[in-house]
Amino acid sequence: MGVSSRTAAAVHALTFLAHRHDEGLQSSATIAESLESNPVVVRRVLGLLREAGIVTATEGAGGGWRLARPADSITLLDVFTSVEDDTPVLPTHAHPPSRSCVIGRHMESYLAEEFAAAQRALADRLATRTIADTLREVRRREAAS
Amino acid sequence: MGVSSRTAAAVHALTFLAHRHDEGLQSSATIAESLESNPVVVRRVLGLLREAGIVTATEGAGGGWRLARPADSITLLDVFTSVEDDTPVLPTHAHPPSRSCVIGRHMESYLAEEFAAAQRALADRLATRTIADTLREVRRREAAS
DNA sequence: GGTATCTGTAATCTCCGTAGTCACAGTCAG
DNA sequence: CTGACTGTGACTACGGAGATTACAGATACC
Repeated sequence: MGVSSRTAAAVHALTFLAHRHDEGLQSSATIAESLESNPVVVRRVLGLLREAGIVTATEGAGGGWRLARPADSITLLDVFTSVEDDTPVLPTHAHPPSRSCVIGRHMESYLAEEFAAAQRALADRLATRTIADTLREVRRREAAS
Repeated sequence: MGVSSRTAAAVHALTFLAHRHDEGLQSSATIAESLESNPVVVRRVLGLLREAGIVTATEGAGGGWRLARPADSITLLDVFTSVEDDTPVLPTHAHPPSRSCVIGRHMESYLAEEFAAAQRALADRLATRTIADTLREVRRREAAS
């Protein structure tokens, strides 16, 4: 239907990894603590980021997760496209309209195109922010409080 | 969670009303036929558009719906904001993160701002298209087929 | 005035995606 | 060998959306 909160969890986890980058591998349990969530849920989200080449996982004792690329090369759009399925943000008809009506014959494809264009505008904005920006802003807010 | 398909149904219904504008009032049953949906569902969506001053309803026998404003003054953004609730298109955390972590303390508000900015970009694009545009494009596609 | 045709709306149902949880196999350090 | 991780499948709980039923209120028309 719409967008899940996986993007938010993924950005959070990646920023956490960037924050602790010098302290070595971070386990899904540690990350889950910051998210107040479940290690399994975290591993599933991070698994999607691993498939996208954004993080790497190390199995076994002492294992965990780390960024696979510099934080300033990971945009919020990268994260979004990695963890969300490719169903449009703005859904068209719940089920196809009548083919025996002029409007019904063309509305679905027209809307799909317009909604896709709107989503591209959203994506362009997400692409202007990186995990490095996010970490910087989080630290700035902490210092200002 | 995300966006419903009400926007698609509403744009469809409004374009239908613009298309049949010279033929007088259209009943929810007629519109539901084009949408292959239910008259009650249609009335609920049109009810939101009525509250927004986009359509007017006439009760009683021979009653029905018509546009309250010229089709070229109704943008897709008008429709979107009328029928969708005001929960963000891009949701933040499913439930608040840990306050005992630097990331957790600031991520939620930061993401809310960034996601809102992205949604404004999407909204700006929707505001560039009207119901009149939509009807014109539907008719063009019909003529071209 | 009676009746048929509409809107308006509450109540209920089903369906489906998401987050959360449990269980357990695989991997690896010490 | 043991303990600490990841990787996944299976299951449950919950909530929102769309569909449906039911019925009250309004109005045109005979």
